[in-house]
Amino acid sequence: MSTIANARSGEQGRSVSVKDVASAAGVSVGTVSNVLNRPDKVSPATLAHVQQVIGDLGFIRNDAARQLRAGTNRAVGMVVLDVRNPFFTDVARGVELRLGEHGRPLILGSSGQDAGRESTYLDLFEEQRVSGLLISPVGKVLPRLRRLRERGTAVVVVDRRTGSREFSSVAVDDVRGGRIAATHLIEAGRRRIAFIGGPQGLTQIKHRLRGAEAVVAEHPGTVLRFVETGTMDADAGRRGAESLLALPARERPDAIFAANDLVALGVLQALTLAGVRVPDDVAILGYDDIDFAASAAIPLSSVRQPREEMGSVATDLLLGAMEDPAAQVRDIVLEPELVVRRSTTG
Amino acid sequence: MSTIANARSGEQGRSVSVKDVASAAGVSVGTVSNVLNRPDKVSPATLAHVQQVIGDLGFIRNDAARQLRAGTNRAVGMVVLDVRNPFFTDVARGVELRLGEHGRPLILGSSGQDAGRESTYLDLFEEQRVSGLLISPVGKVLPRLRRLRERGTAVVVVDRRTGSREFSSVAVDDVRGGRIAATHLIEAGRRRIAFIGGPQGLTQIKHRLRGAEAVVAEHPGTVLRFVETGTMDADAGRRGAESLLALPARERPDAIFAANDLVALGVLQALTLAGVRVPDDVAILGYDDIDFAASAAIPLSSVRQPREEMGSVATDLLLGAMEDPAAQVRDIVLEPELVVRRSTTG
DNA sequence: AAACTTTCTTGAAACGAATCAAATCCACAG
DNA sequence: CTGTGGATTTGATTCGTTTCAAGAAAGTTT
Repeated sequence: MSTIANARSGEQGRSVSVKDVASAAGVSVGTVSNVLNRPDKVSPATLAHVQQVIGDLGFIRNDAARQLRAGTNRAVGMVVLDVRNPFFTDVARGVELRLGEHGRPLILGSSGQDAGRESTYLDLFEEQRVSGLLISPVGKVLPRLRRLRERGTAVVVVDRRTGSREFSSVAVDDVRGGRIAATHLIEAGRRRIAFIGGPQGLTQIKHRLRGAEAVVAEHPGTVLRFVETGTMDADAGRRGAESLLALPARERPDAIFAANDLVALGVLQALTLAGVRVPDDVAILGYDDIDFAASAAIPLSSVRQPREEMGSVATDLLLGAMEDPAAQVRDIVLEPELVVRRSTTG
Repeated sequence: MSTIANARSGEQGRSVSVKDVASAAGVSVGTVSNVLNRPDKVSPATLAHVQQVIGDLGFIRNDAARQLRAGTNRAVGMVVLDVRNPFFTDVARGVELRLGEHGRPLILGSSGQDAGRESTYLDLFEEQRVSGLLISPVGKVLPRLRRLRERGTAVVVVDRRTGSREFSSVAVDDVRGGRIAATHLIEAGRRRIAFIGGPQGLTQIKHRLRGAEAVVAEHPGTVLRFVETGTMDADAGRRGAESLLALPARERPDAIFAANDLVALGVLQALTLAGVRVPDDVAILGYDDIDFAASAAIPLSSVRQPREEMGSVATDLLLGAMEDPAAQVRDIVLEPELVVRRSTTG
């Protein structure tokens, strides 16, 4: 009877443990553990035999137990602002690839700009005792980040600066990006530039705008108008463009610098539907250079942020901090780069 | 001396455990556990007091230990084909929202169509003993799914059918989608339709094509041409469109049905750059109805797949199977829906 | 006030793998 | 044949929770 039960493979039996492997292989649990974690300490014969048994029994290490005893979760947590924006999935991809090289999984969460959801993810990561955390903060999370660090979790801030000098960070020079954008448009012969994006409260927006303003100030005869929007999606771009189309012809801009590519796509749509020619009548310049920018009906010029690189650099900082908690705090600033396509070159 | 050390908050001390909470609160560990897991079994006074202490000490439950003892990870794992395709992030979003209602976290992995990466994620999920798994399979994973199920992990297949009747699944009726697409184009007065997408090996492609072919067969005077591509991204669309542009004028299609919206965007770009008017000269119809379809320069008509709904329905099936492992296997087929925009209506 | 209930609280026993000091094995020199 | 040192292997102990039978306390009924 019991033989039959054991033979039935549909059974939902207790899963195989190191102990089972050990007795089946005729060795001690310590040896099985060594086979798993330091194969070089085990004689070749034993190693092969135990691995064989592990395969036969279909043993899979219980990570919860490993983690409890070892005191550390190999996983790294990441909270991004919005997984629906390709910018962030690209950064996350950079992170995941680099972590993969170190055999570490990534647990990705999206806050959707919501402080509550952000907090929920932080709870999760704390309970999971992740070994590292990458975050683009939304709410006031500094105290929590400090607590995480006290508990031994390395923390790196991505695509932002915390202001305090407590955590390493990786960001792109937005003032520079703003300068690059304005310079390009002016060199392409444009004089009346509109910047569409917002909210102005975001550091990124402020900086990009400041950079663009500085350049415009250096070029007499050029003007910059700021059209603030509440969000940074295609809809915002559409609305922003429509508000510009409503202006008297003489005041209309001949170039639009969008806060990001999503906004730029919205702008492109609104202009196209209104019969405005791009780039002939109005040039459009995006920001980020997500894949969709290159795939737009009129390929979008864009200020490229090195997205995957941000991810991999942030990961390197994190891995460094994980190895040596006393490692120096570093703020790495990457350079944006202009990618010229059809939308700005008549 | 030791007092000073304790007072130093920069210390990276061993973290607070239930035992610490218990002794600080003057109760037993059992009570602390009850406060955490069945607050209703604890007297209000004790409850309040213990919660206070938990807050003061900054206690955070160690999930690895919880999991080890309880034998179950609350998390659900999901492997999608490609996080960079908004279709999948939308499905994942539906999953995450529904899981959130049950206080369960989602661990999301992207296989990128690569059987190796898919397998790595399955390893991870097995080690983590996730309680449920949602997957759009790439490689030959049936044996592994069976094993996972034997171990007590519920499994639901998303956006595919396994063929075998072993696992519940959620998919959209692709033959129907193909019919809807062709019908719409023909009713809009188009006669020469091209279907761009591939590879043909994918069931989805086969079905959409079959549906479209059936409709064309029912309408004398209409023809369908299949342009196979290796991938399903914008680049494939671009190339497919270019190959059609190379045809002699009389053979050119007056409508293009793209296998998905990414492909459709690529088609739109190629046609726009070639000076072909959309929809006047050629209509374009996409599939999926991702947000970018609505945001294209010429808003794309598309066969909408209920993405978030797929996610939530799949999650419901999964939660059901988790509660009752013997629950009946169900294949749920959702209906696609036509969304008409500018790209198909002259 | 005794005899029951019902409500709370207790604390020892898991869960499964990693660790590490101690035991055993083995090859080889003396 | 003994002794030595390095290479392997052993197995009891530990990690932090949850669980649950049993005990204590408080309340109710007779």
